[in-house]
Amino acid sequence: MSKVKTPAKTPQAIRGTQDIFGPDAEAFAFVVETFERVRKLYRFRRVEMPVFEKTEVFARSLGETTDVVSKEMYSFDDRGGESLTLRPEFTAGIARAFLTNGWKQHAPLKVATHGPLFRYERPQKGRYRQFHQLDAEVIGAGEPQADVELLAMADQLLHELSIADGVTLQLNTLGDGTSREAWRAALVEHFASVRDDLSEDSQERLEKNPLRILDSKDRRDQAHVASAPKIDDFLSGEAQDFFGAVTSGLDAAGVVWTRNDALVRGLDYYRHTAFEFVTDRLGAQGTVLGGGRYDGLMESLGGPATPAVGWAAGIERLAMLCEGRGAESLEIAIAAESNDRNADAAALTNLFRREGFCVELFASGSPRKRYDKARKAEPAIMISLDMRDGEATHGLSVLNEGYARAKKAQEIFDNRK
RNA sequence: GCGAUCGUAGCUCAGUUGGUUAGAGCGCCGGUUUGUGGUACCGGAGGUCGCGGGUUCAAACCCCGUCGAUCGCCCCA
Repeated sequence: MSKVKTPAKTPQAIRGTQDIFGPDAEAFAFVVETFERVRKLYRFRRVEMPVFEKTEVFARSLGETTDVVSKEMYSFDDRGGESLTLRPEFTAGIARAFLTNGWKQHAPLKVATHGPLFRYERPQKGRYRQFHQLDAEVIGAGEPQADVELLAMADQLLHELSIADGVTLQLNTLGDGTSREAWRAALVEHFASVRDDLSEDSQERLEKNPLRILDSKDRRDQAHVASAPKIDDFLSGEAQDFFGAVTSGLDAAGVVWTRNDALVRGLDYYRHTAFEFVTDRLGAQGTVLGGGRYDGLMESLGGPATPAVGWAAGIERLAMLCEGRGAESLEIAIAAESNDRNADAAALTNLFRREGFCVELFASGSPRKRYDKARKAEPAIMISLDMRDGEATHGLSVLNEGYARAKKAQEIFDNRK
């Protein structure tokens, strides 16, 4: 009919997802590649995990009342009516795999992975609904040396990313199960006695997650936080020894840290060591890597008591600190300044690539502008092929004096048939 | 989930107290210069002003809603 076709609207990307491209994508890849290299130095084995799990995997391990479980999970029923959830974190799924696959035979097991995670949150810079993390876990190791090795790896990663000087390691201990419960009870008592002075948020936290009051940013809470009972007064002898072994191990490894006795973890399964690498360069999303010991987690999934430590790091946040890193510079630009030389230029491009050079071919668009386009790509070496008065001409010029492989490139160019 | 700011070309942004056909720079495409040269000049394509309503003779501009981004809170890596 004469009815004008209704142009199909292009669907929008989902809120909180990102299409990463250009320098951001290069920085992202740089973070992942650096992690892969460092993780091998520490002999952490690579694992690949499903992106979704039965909902109970997360509900049981993270704690039903945590915000992550109660309002931030992407859960849905599959066609069989089973409740599944897009993973909001790595640890629970890895713990499940450890139990269901009998990985106990490999204990102590050091594993590393990375990939997308999903949380239904209000997006912000450095906070997305689909975001990406690096993850490292040591499962079946109850010794403080495991904590030290894991932290040393995190520290080395940040150094190799060249962002360590803007980031500080904050360290705390939550004690063993009984110390933690005693401390928690004392905190509840302390804050309940001044309940009406607390911020609304903290009054709510008093019910749901009293430890979290300690890192409240609200001024009204500060004084009461300062006078709150300290974990150190509730630590058992073993818990003290454990923390002491971790800190002296870090000192011996040359890992710089500061004690923050108000540092707690949001998830219920943590015990003993808790830590965060924090920067002030990312606004409210300052935690760049965080983790701790989760000795209670395996039991919550119905497995045997199994000690474990782990950390996760936000790739986007790390990548933002590595801005401009990771882009490979162009070694050779080849311009075909006449269409008659397109085939020669393509052959030459192939030749150099097979010799392991990073090459870009400029043989499209206006022949007169190809040279300029090639120059703008900022190659170390510029090669131009042209046709003058019926004669094939060619030229190679080294634009970057410091370029190490110039001689080899020249040889290949001179010896081409 | 709460509060605030913002949304104009591929990108960065102008656009007066509402007033003809919405602009610039960069980028892209083409042409001319130059002819071992990242030059200069000319031209071109590209916008339902995020989307939907409302007020008005008239809306990019004012009002409401909605979607999205950013910054805090919350949460967390």
